[in-house]
Amino acid sequence: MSVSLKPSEKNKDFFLSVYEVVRLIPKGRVTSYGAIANYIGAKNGARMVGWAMNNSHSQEKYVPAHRVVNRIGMLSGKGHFQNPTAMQEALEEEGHFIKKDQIMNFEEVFWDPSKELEL
DNA sequence: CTTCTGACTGAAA
DNA sequence: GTTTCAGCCAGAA
Repeated sequence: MSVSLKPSEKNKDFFLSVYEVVRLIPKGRVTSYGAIANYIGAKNGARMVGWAMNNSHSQEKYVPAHRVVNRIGMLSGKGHFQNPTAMQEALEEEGHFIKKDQIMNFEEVFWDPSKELEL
């Protein structure tokens, strides 16, 4: 295990918030790192969301990271899954159609927590 | 301490 | 229209 570092206590809340929002993503919907970051308050912390996803493996509870993609709907994080195809298969199983690591009709399935999920 | 990298994004060329 | 650059925060070497 190379990456065995956990988030600092200070950022722990940020990480947990990310996981919480990700779990709230309805089935058949997806969101972007920036949308989550914006909802939490770190609108410029999209990369931190990605970092949180990397730590999601350390979480006891499962985090549907496959529902989180970049702003264009590309499976940028597929390489971090158990298998490079796990993310695509998981999405297809939820009714999505992926083409070349990119979600078709992404705008239709996009789920913005700051809009769909009220404060 | 300095430097680089990254599951990103927005703007500029 | 595509491609490149810079900004952003946190962690690793």
